[in-house]
Amino acid sequence: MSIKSARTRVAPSPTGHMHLATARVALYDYLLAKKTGGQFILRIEDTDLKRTVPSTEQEIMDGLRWLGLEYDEGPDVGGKFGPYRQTERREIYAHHAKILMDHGHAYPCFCSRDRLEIARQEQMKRKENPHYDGTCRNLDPSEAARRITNGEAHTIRFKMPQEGVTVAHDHLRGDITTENKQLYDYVLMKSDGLPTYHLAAIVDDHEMEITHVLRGSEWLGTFPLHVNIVRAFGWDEPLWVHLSVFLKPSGKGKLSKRDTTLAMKDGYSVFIKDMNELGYTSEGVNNWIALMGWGVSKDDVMTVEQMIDRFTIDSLTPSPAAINFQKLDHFNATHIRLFTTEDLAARLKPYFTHNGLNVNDQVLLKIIPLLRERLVTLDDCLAFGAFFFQEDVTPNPEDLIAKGLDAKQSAQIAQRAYQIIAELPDLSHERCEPPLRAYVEESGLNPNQVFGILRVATTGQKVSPPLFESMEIIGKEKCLKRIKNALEILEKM
RNA sequence: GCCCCCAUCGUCUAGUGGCCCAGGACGAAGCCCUCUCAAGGCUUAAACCGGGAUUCGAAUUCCCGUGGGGGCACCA
Repeated sequence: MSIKSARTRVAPSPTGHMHLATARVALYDYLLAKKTGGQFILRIEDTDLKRTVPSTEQEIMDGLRWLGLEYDEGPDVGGKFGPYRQTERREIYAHHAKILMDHGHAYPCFCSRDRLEIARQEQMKRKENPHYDGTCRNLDPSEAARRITNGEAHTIRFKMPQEGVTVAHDHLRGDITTENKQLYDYVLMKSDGLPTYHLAAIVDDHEMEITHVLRGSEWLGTFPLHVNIVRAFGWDEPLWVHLSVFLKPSGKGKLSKRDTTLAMKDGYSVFIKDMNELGYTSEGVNNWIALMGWGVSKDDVMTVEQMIDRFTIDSLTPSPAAINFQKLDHFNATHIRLFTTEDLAARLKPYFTHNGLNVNDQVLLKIIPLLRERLVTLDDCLAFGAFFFQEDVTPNPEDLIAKGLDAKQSAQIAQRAYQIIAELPDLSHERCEPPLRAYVEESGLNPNQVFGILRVATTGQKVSPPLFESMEIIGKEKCLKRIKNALEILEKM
């Protein structure tokens, strides 16, 4: 099947932290663009001056790059369809609003916010849908022009058809038919001279030659409006794809601020900026969000490159999806196991150094095979391997006592193990395991007791990577020192 | 209240009229492996929302319910 190249865009408004839903739209946009040899564009929809949080634009760009979704055009990379920030495109919107007015598809409205509010309340009292009542729709054009030249504050509204139906086509849902009387004359240009989403997005998508509009299903309500605006201009429509929303993990309701703080308490987040710090990889996150709203029948562990190969908008699903953090853990852990030793070492190093550990690169490379299949998140490396980079460990005295034994007996075991290890020419795991196992045999103890004491003594923790391999990397001298230290602790008990 | 959308295991999903007593993945349970923790292997439980209609035949088409979600701003 041959597909003509797609131009897609992700168009977030910089009003808050970049979250999962934005990332998913961006991913699908990116996949579609790359698959078809087209372009993926970042456009900043910053027309709401009151809600704009300046720092979030950078956060969005950083987030997309962290995910590996490099955009071909955007505010900081340019492109021939720029500018890519809507506040820098005012004349374009003003020009298009005028075209609409000249053709009778839009009109200036002088209604005050107060008047509108009162009208709305009366409508609600009468149990009617709160709609603009159309006061200015049929104003005499010359009077309207006079009031504008007088500098009277006004908005520009779209003249919606008042009868009949609008049929809008969504690629996943088919034709969506809406009675026009359900809609009303929406504001296109605000009194501050900036456009609303309805005008800005439609104009930009056309001007930027966007072929596929992927967006959240929260836009389904105004979808017929958008289609009417496109048709008023006489333009071709893009292919519309309304994605499902993300639901809370419980499946009850859409993800809210409250769920966000709840997630953080459990070590999870819905914000892209937090993912790295929490130890999640872009591979894990991409894989996770990709499959909420996109179904593959098998082999669901994929890199973005592999997704490009398999992605089609036809296989997107329209139903809402509850997010499931356990699945994020699974994908993250699976991708970690797929990384090469060198790659994983490079990714793990910052987590060690940011915790004040002095990382020896040779040692780091050696511990990777030991850590790899134990990590769910990258920062788990601290829990499993910090002791490799510490001079001393401080075991919990209680933990040094083996199950079923007392402190004295445990000390004897540690003492004997010390001797065995001290007599070895080196501490390779091949060399140290047999004599220690032989000792377990002849002593009548079970392996857990002996190796448990050694584990706690040499690593300082009850759970660690495999003991003999770990001891080899720690080194004979340091191991002996640590066992001696454990011995002293035991003797004092 | 009104409008729109959605509906397969707990969750994400495959399934486009017979290949389905419904497949995969996460999670759960059990067993194996085992120096801890993992990883890995094997196994088990677990779903077509309800009712009509079309058809020789429906998870798949249509209608009606029900449930869930979204929207109803000079916000996006």
